[in-house]
Amino acid sequence: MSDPRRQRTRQALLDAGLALFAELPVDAVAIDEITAKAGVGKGSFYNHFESREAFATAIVEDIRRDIEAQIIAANRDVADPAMRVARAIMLYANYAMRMPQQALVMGKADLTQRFDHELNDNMVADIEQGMAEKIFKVGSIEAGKLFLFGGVGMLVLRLAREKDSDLSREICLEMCTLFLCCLGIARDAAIKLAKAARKSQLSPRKFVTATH
Amino acid sequence: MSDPRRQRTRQALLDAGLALFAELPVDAVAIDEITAKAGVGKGSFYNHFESREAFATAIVEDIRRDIEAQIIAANRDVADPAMRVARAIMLYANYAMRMPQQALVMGKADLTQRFDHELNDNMVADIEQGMAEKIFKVGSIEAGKLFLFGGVGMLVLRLAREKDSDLSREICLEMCTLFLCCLGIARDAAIKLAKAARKSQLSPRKFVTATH
DNA sequence: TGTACATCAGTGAACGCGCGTTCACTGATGTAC
DNA sequence: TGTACATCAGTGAACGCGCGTTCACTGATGTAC
Repeated sequence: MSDPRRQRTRQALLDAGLALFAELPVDAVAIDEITAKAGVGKGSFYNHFESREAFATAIVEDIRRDIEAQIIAANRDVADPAMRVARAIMLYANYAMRMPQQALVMGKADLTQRFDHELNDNMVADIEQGMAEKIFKVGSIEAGKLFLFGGVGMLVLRLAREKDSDLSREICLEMCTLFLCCLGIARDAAIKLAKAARKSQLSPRKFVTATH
Repeated sequence: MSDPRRQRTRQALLDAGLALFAELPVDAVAIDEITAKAGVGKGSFYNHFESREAFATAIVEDIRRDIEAQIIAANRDVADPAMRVARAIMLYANYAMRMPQQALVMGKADLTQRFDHELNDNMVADIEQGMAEKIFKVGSIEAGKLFLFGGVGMLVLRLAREKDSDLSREICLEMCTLFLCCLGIARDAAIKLAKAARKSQLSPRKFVTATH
């Protein structure tokens, strides 16, 4: 029942898939390549995943859930909508720096699906809350969502490829600042919020989510 | 030499490719489908295009050149960087509303290539100009580029699918406003610029670029 | 203008590769006694 | 603890479909005289 081989094989496949999907267009990755990289027989693939598509979805969903859990945990005790948004952006960006493969996979994931994630729902709720509290000043939430999801999507792709981590940190701070400016926060206040959000990332992590 | 069949066949293939690439993931479009939709024999495809890839590139490049030419023409006599940026965004958005298929193709085009287009170079130059003139206030141009290309990419995908054109116009205006706010323009001034830029789209077009 | 010829676009059958998926078999792991 | 058995993960050869690409042939178009 708890055959350890099963977990090992499954994880080897997921690891290989992550590496390949990060490097190549999703459709360009053959199952032969995945099983070869994982060091398992081709047939094993179908012991674990129903199809290529299900496999890709499993990888993306694992990552998404991981990030979502981290953001929820990080914002657990934060009430200010501006700070919540800032922390969410900085956390996602930080994750992308630490986990470039995961970031590339997320960044390449189907754009049209970006609107449907709970992760997004949380951020949208924060923005709506900020609008209700008059902290944010925007005409409608729709354009803000497009900027946020588009901009952050580009950001994680950019960070995943950037070797200069000082430059990366700089870009993250500015992205966070710009988005808060978008929402009507004054630039000085936005910079302060972004820096505070970044600082919170540096403190020891309370929650380490397991990949396996 | 000027065999009219050649042009007709080529255009039929491009039209069919556009419709299919707009509807499906690029890799999911078979050459059989393209030639069937175009109403030509399968072999004709290779009389006109070296390969599948070359075909897809030709379609994307045609669209990109079209938009680029329109933006350059629209900004020919405009000096103010903020206005140039606003007009470029509004024009692209307007194009997406009028030409949803083209917008979908552009929106889905390889994200990692978005940085390498001349189209982008022009907008980046405008932003740098605005920074030099102290009209824009941002820490660095990098984050602005990410928001711009990411946000506008999401915008055109959104517009291409939105049937309600009043809502579309609303979203465009707000996107343009938010981006100008990002760059440090006060919200009231940003709204005025965006509205002025939109108005300029409505005047009779001087340059109608041919698709064929 | 009419005719004969050259050129080249169009055609679709045929080829062959790559790859997703299946399956019969092997052997490792867990369990009952 | 030891043995016999059941279960199920692992394996890779084999299958077959889909699709990109080729090619020999047809016939339309343009041109020379």
